[in-house]
Amino acid sequence: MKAHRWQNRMQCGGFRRTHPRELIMKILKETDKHPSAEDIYIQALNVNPSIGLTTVYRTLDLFVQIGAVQRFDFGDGKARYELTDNPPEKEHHHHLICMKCKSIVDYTDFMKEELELMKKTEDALSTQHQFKIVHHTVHFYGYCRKCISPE
Amino acid sequence: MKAHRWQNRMQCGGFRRTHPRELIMKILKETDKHPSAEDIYIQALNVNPSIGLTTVYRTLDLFVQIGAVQRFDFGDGKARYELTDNPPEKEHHHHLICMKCKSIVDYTDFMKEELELMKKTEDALSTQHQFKIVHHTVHFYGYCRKCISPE
DNA sequence: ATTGATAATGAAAATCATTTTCAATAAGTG
DNA sequence: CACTTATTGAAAATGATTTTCATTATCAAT
Ligand SMILES: [Mn+2]
Ligand SMILES: [Mn+2]
Ligand SMILES: [Zn+2]
Ligand SMILES: [Zn+2]
Repeated sequence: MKAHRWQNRMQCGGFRRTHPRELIMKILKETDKHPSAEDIYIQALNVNPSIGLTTVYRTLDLFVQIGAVQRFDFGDGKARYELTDNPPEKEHHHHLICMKCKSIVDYTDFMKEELELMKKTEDALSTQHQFKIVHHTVHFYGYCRKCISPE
Repeated sequence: MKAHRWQNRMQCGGFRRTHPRELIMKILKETDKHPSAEDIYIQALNVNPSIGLTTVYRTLDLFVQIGAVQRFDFGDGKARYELTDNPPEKEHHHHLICMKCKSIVDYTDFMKEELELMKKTEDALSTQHQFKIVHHTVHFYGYCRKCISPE
């Protein structure tokens, strides 16, 4: 997502540019993690102590709607969010999830082959199952290095 | 999962064979859907009107633990469950999720190629990222035929 | 810059799925 | 049958997310 693309989309949708929205976008831009709504809220409080958790939820919903943000369910009971294409050179990727410490790792190795197959599968599924596919997720669950050999 | 395997596993774990557990397993065996805990609870009520929703949750947790059942988060806010290998010839598979009507479709076409690549990727990730991978999920999100062309 | 229409906000209450608590019950064992 | 203890169900608690509603901020038009 280019630097200002989300602002265009906001405007096109008739949405207003507000301080909470700018702040939440900034927080998302500056992290390489997969924060929950509350994680983001806590960050935001440092800058704007009067921001509401409700606003964080609403803003994230909005960002998801306009395609600026992706929401993930990694299975720990809370939704997690990640800016689409941030930084710009980081494209679509898949995830490794540690079942013990709940850490989440992006990986981009092997993505070329994977995405090729995903694309092929999407096409095939579209015709075989009459499904119009919009996006996909691939999650590998297991144990991270720290959790395999703690010392 | 062979017809009686889960009972062995239960016994080995020192778990008791109870009416609620038998009933919930039966319900899971007889569906080809991906029911939530409450879906299962409602089914169970027809047979045993005194069963508790709490028991359904606990039993599902147990089944997940012994590997008889898989839990999925498809993004609609509630966990969904599916018996492992049911029917026996249905092996590991991936999912199509309709973003409008929330219907979930198993697909097994193309699984050979997919699983081959997944296996390869798992191996590579294990070494590159020092991750011990236990399982994976692949979800395609989109719109089903009904939701594309309603009449 | 001022105004006005209304989109957005924050606090509190509500909702929804899931978990915890605890006293009563039922399963397995001898 | 009698005993031990895992399991159950009801009610209460929890935790994430949503709804409600009165107040505030944004933006386009003056
Ligand atoms: Mn990511
Ligand atoms: Mn399935
Ligand atoms: Zn870990
Ligand atoms: Zn549909």
